[in-house]
Amino acid sequence: MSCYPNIYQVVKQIPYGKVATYGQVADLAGLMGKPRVVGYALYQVTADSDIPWHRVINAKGEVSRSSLRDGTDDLQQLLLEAEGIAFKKGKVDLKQYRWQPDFAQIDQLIEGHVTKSAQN
DNA sequence: CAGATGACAAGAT
DNA sequence: AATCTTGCCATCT
Repeated sequence: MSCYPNIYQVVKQIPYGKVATYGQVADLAGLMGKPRVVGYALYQVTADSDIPWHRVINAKGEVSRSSLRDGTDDLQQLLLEAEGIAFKKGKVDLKQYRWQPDFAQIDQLIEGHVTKSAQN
């Protein structure tokens, strides 16, 4: 059934008016370097969920337009614009809108499962 | 079981 | 800057 609780937990942490990339979500969910899994995980939620799936975009700052989504890609952009996120030529300024989680948020997400090799 | 697909990302051209 | 190529890995056929 392909449940990815970690991914959903991470996406739920994205605040209103902010966005995160698939790679970023994958990284926080413990799926380092596996952003495609995030895409599959989000493909299952789409609607009737408490998950702000629309706040997850690709690294190019653009909503992934795909023919498989029944137009939910357009809905995604509309939802983001409704949250005050401006689309510049169909792209979002990640420097301005990218979610920067606090250490407390990260700690809440990992809950002591990561290697915690705090290099910084 | 093997090959193809994909809501991605980073590097090369 | 835009497009192509490769890597990644769960799901589909």
